[in-house]
Amino acid sequence: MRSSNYQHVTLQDVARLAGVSAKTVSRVVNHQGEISEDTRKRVQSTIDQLGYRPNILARSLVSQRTNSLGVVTSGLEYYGPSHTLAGIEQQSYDLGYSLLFSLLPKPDANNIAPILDPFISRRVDGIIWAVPEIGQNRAWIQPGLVEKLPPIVFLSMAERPGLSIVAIDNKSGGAQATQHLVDLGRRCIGLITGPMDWWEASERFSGWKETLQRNNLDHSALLTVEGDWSAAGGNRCMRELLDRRPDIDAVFASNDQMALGALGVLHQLGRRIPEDIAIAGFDNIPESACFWPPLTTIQHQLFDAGSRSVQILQQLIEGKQATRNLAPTDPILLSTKLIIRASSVGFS
Amino acid sequence: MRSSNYQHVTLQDVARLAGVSAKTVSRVVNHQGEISEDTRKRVQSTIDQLGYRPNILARSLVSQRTNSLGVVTSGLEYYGPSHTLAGIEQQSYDLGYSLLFSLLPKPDANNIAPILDPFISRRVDGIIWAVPEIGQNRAWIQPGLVEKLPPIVFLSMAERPGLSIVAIDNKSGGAQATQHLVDLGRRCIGLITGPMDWWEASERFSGWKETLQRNNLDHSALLTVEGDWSAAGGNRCMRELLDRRPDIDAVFASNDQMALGALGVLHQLGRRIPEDIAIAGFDNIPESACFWPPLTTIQHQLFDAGSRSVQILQQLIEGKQATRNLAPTDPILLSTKLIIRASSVGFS
DNA sequence: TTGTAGGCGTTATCAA
DNA sequence: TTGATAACGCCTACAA
Repeated sequence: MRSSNYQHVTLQDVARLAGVSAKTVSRVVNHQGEISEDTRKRVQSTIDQLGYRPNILARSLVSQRTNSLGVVTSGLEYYGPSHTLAGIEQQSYDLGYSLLFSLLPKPDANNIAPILDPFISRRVDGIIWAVPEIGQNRAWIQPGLVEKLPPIVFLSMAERPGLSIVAIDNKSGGAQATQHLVDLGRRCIGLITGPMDWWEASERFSGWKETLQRNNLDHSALLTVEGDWSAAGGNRCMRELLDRRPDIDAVFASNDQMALGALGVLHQLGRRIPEDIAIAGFDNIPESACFWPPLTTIQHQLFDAGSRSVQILQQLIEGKQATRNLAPTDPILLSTKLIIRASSVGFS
Repeated sequence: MRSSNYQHVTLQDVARLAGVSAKTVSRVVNHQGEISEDTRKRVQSTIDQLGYRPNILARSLVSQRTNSLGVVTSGLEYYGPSHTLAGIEQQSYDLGYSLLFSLLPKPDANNIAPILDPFISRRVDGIIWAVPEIGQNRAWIQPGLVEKLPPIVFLSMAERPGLSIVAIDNKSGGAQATQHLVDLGRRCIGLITGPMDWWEASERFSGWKETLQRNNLDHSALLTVEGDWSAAGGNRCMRELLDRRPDIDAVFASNDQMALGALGVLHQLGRRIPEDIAIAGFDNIPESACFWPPLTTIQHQLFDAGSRSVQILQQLIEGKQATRNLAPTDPILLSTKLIIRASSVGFS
């Protein structure tokens, strides 16, 4: 039977063994003050010998700084959230922050007390709200409340005065995809949208609609079907569209998964892609390049959204430190990019 | 210009305002000791009024418990890690643990000091090592070292004495998929494997190989091509297999993404699936049901792996608390399940 | 160059 | 039923 004798070594332990005061050890650890090379070496070696690690809790108690950030997110199994998180983590690491997480099982949670309290109790220096905006799940943001919280940055939501926001320009992404289909000569362009109570879905919808309006093309409600982001949903929506408008000659799906589902239906029915129907997606998930046919889609900067949000949060934290005064930064909208593949232009 | 006057309220603040001692407030907060209903109410109301939140750092300093776990993981953008994490988070939440993260940019990191030190400095109660086993990235586990760490549980790695391990039974999953293809009468069954320095890939490979041996079928090296888990890699591997063995009549791909890539090649070459070639994958990602044709695959219990690991970690933590003595638990192997779809049996 | 006293916010112990 | 005191591990301010 193995046994663990995992014990924490304290500053005192080191001091005792090295025959100096605790403060001297502290100086060595933090590289501060003038210390004779002799004692410095002696202390350092007993630190190594004992495997001493400073207790950050105790340090934070004094410094009033934890160097930790709280991240609220949801649906990590999806492409968007996980890639955004990767950016958050990377930037946090570079800036020396540890991350504390709260993963919401349901992104529409509106009772935020149980979410934020653990962060506040753990005295995070700042908070990143990376939950997609859905329905009324921003209703908790009341005037006066945010000021009572640690510095906080919001991701993927509509512009709102007084808040620091980082988001993808979903609307212009939707417009890019749609305009591409228009440019190819398509005249009846359907939309498989995400759930319309998602801000991201409604923005992509707006991009589609406004582009068709601008081009004097049909954009009636008949051409829009609401999916649930899943491939299975895309499957269902594609059938529905074909049912409603047999003359449809292109479809913009609001994410690549739903586009995949649409492709499946078309194969099953023997339609040619893109000769009969052109397809475009959104996200540029790695698999989309290997769909059959490879999928035209919209790439966006999820990783950057994550890292930018940390940078901004740091500014807020530092600013607060300096002046006890903290003004939200201007909203940041990250641009998108059209990736053209065979599902819209065929093989050449 | 909005300004934040975010300040922390302390036990003392509450005590002063309520006209009691700090200890009394502490008693109210922790529901401990006998307190007159009268003062309890008075204290509680000033707590609410001031919005007091206990400082967990200070609490942990005396209790020697942080109720937090450190999670080391990698590749959250992939299906496996993100779903495992979901299970970890859920179970942690249920048991009252907060989560501290370390996301490795490269899963083959072998210098663990910079990874573990922040956890130890933050005094996590336990650690979950959820990085897949790759090459020598377990080399840091030296006898005697683990005993000097907080309680720790490892995910997805080979059995090793003295360690607490939770893993998916990848080998029997690979065997299930392969046997299914054999049962369908296939005689030349290729394998698109993941990178062979991944433990998970080599286990699935073993499942494939042993099944073919048992059935007296060809399992020569010619039938194995090494991919990189990606759809693009699956694409390349499928071409290679067709090149080497034109008579191939089935392929087991070690994950669904590579299976997707394989499907793309077959479509491009006009092969019929499954009449000419049957395909099976591994993971059962949601999209796989919407591949064309829908993909036969292996489902595994990633979420459960995550939640089990937290349960076990808790046992270790409690056990340690009780006896200062901590014995690793028996390894846990989670079973897999065959999901049969059209890519192997066609549409009936 | 080094050490001492005091305090960060909380809880345990012991007394009142 | 309540409160004073001492600790948890560290850092700042001030002395020596």
